[in-house]
Amino acid sequence: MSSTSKQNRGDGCKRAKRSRSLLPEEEADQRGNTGGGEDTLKKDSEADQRVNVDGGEVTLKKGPWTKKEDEILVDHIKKHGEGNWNAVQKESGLARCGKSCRLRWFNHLRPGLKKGSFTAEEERLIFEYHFLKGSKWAHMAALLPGRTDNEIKNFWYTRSKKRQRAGLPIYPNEITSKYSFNGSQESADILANESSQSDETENFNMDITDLDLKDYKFCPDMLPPFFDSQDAWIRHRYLISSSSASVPEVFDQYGQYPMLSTPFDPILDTNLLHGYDNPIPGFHAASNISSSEPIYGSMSFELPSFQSSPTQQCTWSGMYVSPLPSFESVDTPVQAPPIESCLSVPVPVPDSPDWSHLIDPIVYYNSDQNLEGTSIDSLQANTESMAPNEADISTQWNGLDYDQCPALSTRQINISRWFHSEIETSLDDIYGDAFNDQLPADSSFDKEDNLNQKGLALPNAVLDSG
DNA sequence: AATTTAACCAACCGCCAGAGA
DNA sequence: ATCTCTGGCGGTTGGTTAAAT
Repeated sequence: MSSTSKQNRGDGCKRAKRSRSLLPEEEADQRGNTGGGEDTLKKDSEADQRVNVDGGEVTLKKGPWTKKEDEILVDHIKKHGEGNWNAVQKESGLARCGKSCRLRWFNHLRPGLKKGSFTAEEERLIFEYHFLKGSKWAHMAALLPGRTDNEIKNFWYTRSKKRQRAGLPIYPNEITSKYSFNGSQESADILANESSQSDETENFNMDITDLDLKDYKFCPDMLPPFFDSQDAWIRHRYLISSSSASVPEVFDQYGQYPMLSTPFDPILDTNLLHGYDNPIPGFHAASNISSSEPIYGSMSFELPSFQSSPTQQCTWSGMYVSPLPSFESVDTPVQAPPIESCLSVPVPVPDSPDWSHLIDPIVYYNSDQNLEGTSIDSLQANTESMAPNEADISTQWNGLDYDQCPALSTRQINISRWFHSEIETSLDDIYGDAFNDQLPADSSFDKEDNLNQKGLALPNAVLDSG
C-alpha cells in the first residue's frame, strides 16, 4: 500500500478531509495548505511542525508522503548521509519535520527493508520475544532483518487482538509451556490455556542440538550493543569465542539501532540464568547471579544465529555484499570480528529463500584448537564471494572441505530456534549431498568421534564468559 | 450490490535519554 | 547543574483495503 493512498488521521491537526480520489500531487497541495494556527498540537510537537523560512514561520506538512518528497529525502541522504534530521528540512527544502523524515527513511525508504507478510518463523520470534521481554519492538526489529519496529508492532497488535477475539490466550501454548517452571504443573496449567495445537506453532518445541560448544563462549563485547549481555536469552543466541579481543563497530550510519545499554532485566535474566527453560514472565526478583555463571541443565543450545539487520550483514558475516548503496558518507567499512576468532557461516534455508541471507550462525572457534591457518583462511575465501542467494550459497558450499569447518559436520545443528521451520533440520539436509560428499563413506562414521579426534570434543557446559 | 467488519498499515504523538552548550 | 536540542522508542490513531455478511 503506498503511503500516498493514506489519509491523514485526525490527530489535532485541523485539516479538511480529503476525498480518496485525490492524486498524490493534489493530496500534497491540499495538505500543504492546511494546518497552521489552529493546531492543537502540544508544545513538543509545535516545535517540530513549524520552521522559520525567510524570517517567517512555515507550517510543516504532515500526513502521507508523496513520491516527490521521498525522492527529495532519498537524494538528500545520498548526499549527506543519515542523521541530523532537522537539517534535512533546512537543506533539502522538504516541508517535513526531522522526526518525520527519520521515520519515513527508516520505515520505508532505507535499503534492505523486507516487505510482505511475516513468515511463521518471524511470527514465532515476535511472540516469543514479546512473551519474554514485552514490547521491545526495536529489539525485535534487530532480530528480524528488514523489518521495522513499527511493522512488528502493527503485526503484534493485529495478531494479539485477533487471538483475543478468538478467545485464545495471547501467547501460543507452545511458548507459555516452554517457559513455565519445570515441575510446576500449576504454572503450566495456567499458561497452557489453549484449546488446540495448531500447525502454526508446533515447531516451538525444541530440542538440544548436538553441536559441540565447548569452545564457544559468550563474549559480551561482540554482542550488538542493543542487547543486554546479561540476558541469558541473548547469551544463548550469541555464543562467541572469548578469544575475540576486539570489539567490532557494529552499526554503521545505516544502523537502525542506537548504542543502547539495555539495563539488566531481572524478569528475564533471573529466570534464564537459572535455566533457559525456566523463566516466568512477570516474575520480578532481585538477582545477584553472576553473569559469568554457566548455564547448565535444561538449557538448550543452538548455533549462534545472528540475525543481522541488512546493515549489519557485512559487519557480522563479513562476507555478504552490502545491499546498501555506496553513499559517500557511509562508505567507511564496518569492522568485522577478527577472522582468527570468528567464522560466519551462511545458512540457506531451503523452504524460506528470503531467509537465506539473514540467518548467519556465527561459528567461533577456539584458536587453541587445530583450526588455525589455511583451513580457516580458505573457508573465509570460500565464503567471501558468496551472494545472499540461496542457490548461490548452496552451490558454493560444494567446495567446502569438511575439515575446514567442524561445526558444519555436526548433525542436527539447530540453526535457529525461531527462524527455521524444520527444527531438526541438519546442515546435511540443508546442503545435501554436496556436504555429505565430504564425509567418509563409512556408514558407521561418527562425526562426534571425528570431532573429538580433532580436538573438538563435545561439552555440555557452554556459556563461560571467562 | 451494498454494507459491515476485520486486517493492515502509515504516520503521528508524547516521553525520554544522551550530548553538548 | 541546568537547559536545549536531537533523535529513538512505544503507544495510538485512523485511513484504506479485503473479506464477510
